[in-house]
Amino acid sequence: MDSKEHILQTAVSLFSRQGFDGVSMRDLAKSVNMSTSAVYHYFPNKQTLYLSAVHFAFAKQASAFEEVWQCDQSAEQKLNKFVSCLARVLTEDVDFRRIMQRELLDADDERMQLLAHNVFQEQFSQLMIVVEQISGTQQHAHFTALSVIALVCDIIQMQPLSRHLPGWQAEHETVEYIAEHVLDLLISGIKIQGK
Amino acid sequence: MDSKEHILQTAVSLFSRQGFDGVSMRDLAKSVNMSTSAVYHYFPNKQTLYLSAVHFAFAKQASAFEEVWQCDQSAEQKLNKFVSCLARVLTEDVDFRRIMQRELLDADDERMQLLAHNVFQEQFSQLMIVVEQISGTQQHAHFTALSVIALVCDIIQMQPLSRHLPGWQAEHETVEYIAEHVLDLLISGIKIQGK
DNA sequence: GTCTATATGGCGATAGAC
DNA sequence: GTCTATCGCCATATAGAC
Repeated sequence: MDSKEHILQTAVSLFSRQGFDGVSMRDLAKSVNMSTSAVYHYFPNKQTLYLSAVHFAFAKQASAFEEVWQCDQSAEQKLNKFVSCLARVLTEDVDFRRIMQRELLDADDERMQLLAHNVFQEQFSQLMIVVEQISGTQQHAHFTALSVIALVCDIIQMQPLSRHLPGWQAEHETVEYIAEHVLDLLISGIKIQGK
Repeated sequence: MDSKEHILQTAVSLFSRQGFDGVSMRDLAKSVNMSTSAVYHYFPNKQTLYLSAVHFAFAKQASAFEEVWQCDQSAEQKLNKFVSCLARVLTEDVDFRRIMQRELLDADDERMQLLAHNVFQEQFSQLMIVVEQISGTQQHAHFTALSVIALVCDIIQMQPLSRHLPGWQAEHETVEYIAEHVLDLLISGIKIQGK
C-alpha cells in the first residue's frame, strides 16, 4: 500500500471533519500508525499536506460527472442527470462535501481561482449550455446554473438543522427525493426565463 | 462601554473568520486590549465564550425579520420580503453568515436542536404557511420552504468561487439581483406543486 | 523510510498582587 | 476588574541513528 496515498486519504477525512487547526500532525500520524517524523518525510510541512489533501479529495470526484453530458439526451434529461449526480456525490462522499464547505469558508482567492479553473469550469460550462437550451436564452445562464448547484448543495448542507424543523420527514434526505423536487421547483422557472 | 459585550462582539468577528481552533484566548485578549486573565474574569473557559459568542451573533439578527410577515400583504409579497431580507442579512452581516456556516459544519446535534427551536422555528413556520398559500397545498411545504432558504444562502456562500466562473457579472452579487432572480426561479415551481 | 529524542514556542487556564 | 507571572501540556518541525 502506497504510504503517501494512505496519508492523504486519512488527511482528507480528518481535515474535513475538524479543519486545518483542529487536526495536529500527531493526530494524523497516529491515525496512519506512523511517527510524526515519518509523515514529514512525505510532506515538508502541515500547510503543504493540507493543500495536497484538498487536491486529492477533488481529484477523486473529477470523473463522477463524465456520464452526465452524453449527447444522445435532451437538455432536460442532462439536467436531471446532473442534479441526481451532484446530490449523490455530496450525500455519499461526506468528506468531499465538508472539504468543499471549508474551502468556501476560508475563501482564499488564489485557491478559489485554481478550484474554479481546474475543477469546476468544465462542468459549469456544460450546465450553462443545458440551462440555455431549456430556457431558450443566454440571459442569466450563469446565475441560473449557479442556482441549480446552490440549491442541491445547501439542502444537503442544512440537513443537520432541518431535521429539527417542523414538517421534516426522513424521506427528505434521500438522493431521489432531493433530485426530483429540486427539478420540479426549478424547471418551470428556467423555462419562463426565455419568455 | 460594557466589557463583556465588547469581548463578545470581538469574539464573533474572530471566531467567524478563523474558527474555534484558529483563535487563541491570547489573540482575542489582544484584540480587546486586555490580558487573557481579564477575559477569563467574564467567561470561565474558551468553550463557554465560543457558545456565548454564537448566541450573541444570532440574537443580533432575531429582530431582522419582524416586518416580513405583516398581515396586510399577499403571500407572494411576504415571500418577496423574506427573500430580500435574508439576502440582505447574509450579505451585510458577514460574521453572522460565517458563524452559521461553521455551526452547520460542526453539526453538533444538541446545538442544532437549540438553534432550530429557539432561533429558526418561528421564521420557518411562517415561511411554510406562505409557501402553502402560494402552492395551494400542504404537500412538500417543508422541503419547499427549505429550498427558498438554501438557494439564497448558498448563492451568497459560493460568491468567492462563482466570481471565477464563466459568465459572472458584478451585478450578480447585489442583494436586489439575487432576490429578484431567486423569486423568478421559484415562484412558478411553487405554484405548480398544487396542480 | 521509519524511528526516538528533542528544540522551540504557543496553548488554555490559574495564582495572587493591586 | 485588571494585571504579571507561571504551570503543565501540546503544537510544528528537526537531528541523527538504524
